[in-house]
Amino acid sequence: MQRPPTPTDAAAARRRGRPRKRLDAAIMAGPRVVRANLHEQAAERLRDLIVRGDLAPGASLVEVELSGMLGISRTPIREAIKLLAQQGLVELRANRSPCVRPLRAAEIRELFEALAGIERIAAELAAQRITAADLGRLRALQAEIVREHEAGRRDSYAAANRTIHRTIVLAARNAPLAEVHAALLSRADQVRVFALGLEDRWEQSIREHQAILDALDARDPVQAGRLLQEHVGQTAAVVAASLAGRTDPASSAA
Amino acid sequence: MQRPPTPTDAAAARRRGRPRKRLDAAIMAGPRVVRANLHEQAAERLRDLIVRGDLAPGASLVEVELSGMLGISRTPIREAIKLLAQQGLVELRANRSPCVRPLRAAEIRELFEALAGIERIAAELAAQRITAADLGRLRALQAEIVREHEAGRRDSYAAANRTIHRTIVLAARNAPLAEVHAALLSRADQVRVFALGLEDRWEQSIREHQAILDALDARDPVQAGRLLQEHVGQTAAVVAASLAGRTDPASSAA
DNA sequence: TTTCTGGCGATTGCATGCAATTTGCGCGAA
DNA sequence: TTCGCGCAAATTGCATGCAATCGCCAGAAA
Repeated sequence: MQRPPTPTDAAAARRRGRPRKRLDAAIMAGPRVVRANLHEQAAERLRDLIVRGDLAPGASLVEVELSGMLGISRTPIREAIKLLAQQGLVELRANRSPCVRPLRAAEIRELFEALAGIERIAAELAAQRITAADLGRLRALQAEIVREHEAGRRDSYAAANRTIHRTIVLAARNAPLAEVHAALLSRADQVRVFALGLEDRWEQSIREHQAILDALDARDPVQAGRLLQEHVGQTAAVVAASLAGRTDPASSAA
Repeated sequence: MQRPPTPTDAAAARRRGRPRKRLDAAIMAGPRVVRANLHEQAAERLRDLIVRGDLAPGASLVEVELSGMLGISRTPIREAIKLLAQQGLVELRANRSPCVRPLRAAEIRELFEALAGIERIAAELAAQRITAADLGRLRALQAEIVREHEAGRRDSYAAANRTIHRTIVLAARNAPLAEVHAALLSRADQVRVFALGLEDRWEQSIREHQAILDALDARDPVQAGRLLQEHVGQTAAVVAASLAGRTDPASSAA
């Protein structure tokens, strides 16, 4: 009888499966993320499901369902949902199931406007602080994005694109700015999944990236900031146009 | 026998104390926040304690202690702490008590830098969208801040100052920007409590506010943005100078 | 036919129990 | 005296039980 793992099963498995008394060198050398708590793992998994569109905007998030789906109890699920709500991916409704934040036209406009502004600030700071290593990474990413564009690989293109923007923001060497950027970016990624016709802009987008890289290379804060803000603004315009075709402001999966 | 309320007492009281079946016009007209859940109330209360410095930076937040202090159980406390951690007011430590985020010099610099950048963006947008009502509110607040300065009332001055900044950001009519601003601002407020000598800058600060208001009134985005960013930068410099005198990067209450 | 009302099922919100992990401290050995 | 080891108390993290609340639907009244 195939049945989904219950929280109790999972708890027992977790307890049995961790005889780790001695943590030897091999474990120490491993990724440090394995120690992540259940609620963090749950948040990551849910964020992924939402951003990838597997959980459609407006879908209600029932605690016991997710609890069964992830094989953990309701408590860490609740904590994860609160986290995602704070990041704007989930909408809390008093005494009702929370839901994946619907895509409302006005909110999307504001979201990209805020993102563009924050990336401008980041670019201005990055232009002053960017290292040779950062620039090297950015050039490699730009080459990668060109390859993925030519191969027409939508997902890989999107991933590289995302990494370029993140790298620029991280080059600003400002942790609070990077955090707020990450929150807004995940929402923007969610929106992008439902936008069509973004591929039409790839070539133009690649040219804009190149100009931004040049400005960073030239250590020109004003130019880098201005170009990046306009670049995000262009993306926003295309996304908005794509989503404007929807009749329902809070629509479901494509 | 005086004893602190236990979660059970509080729960019983809450259940007994809500016979509200009919909600008449008077109740409907009241503040809608009374329906806030326990974890939200707890978060608000804790935020207040932290921002006001009653919970000193570095102080460890033990769940049962707070649970007893607020008269609720550990669950909503945990959720509130996760919320504040997301906002940067609390630092989570794996398998240890979370603590009030310590004040580290580098982080404070980054915090104000990010705040200045975000307020610049907000001011630029606000200059394009500000209404006559907004401007009226800002002028009233500016008058109030002058009064509080002349009276030497530190807390009232700080409150009015905070409201001015919030009003400008809200005038940008951008919800995501306002949210990230609120999170950074509460941390900045926490820092300010531990900074001395801010009063020396009051007169200069008032002049800067006036110039910013004039730029907003003139609907000049660039000027408003530039002035506000510089204004926050000045505040940051004073705060940093004040805190630089500390020997310990994570110090306790003044 | 439409609208209001009362009860029911579904679901959240909170409290609490239990196990694992960590830390602090005491004790013994060098 | 100091260092290391191990034990015990403290504390978190997760699971789960229970009650309150909400939305829905059936049924009655208009």
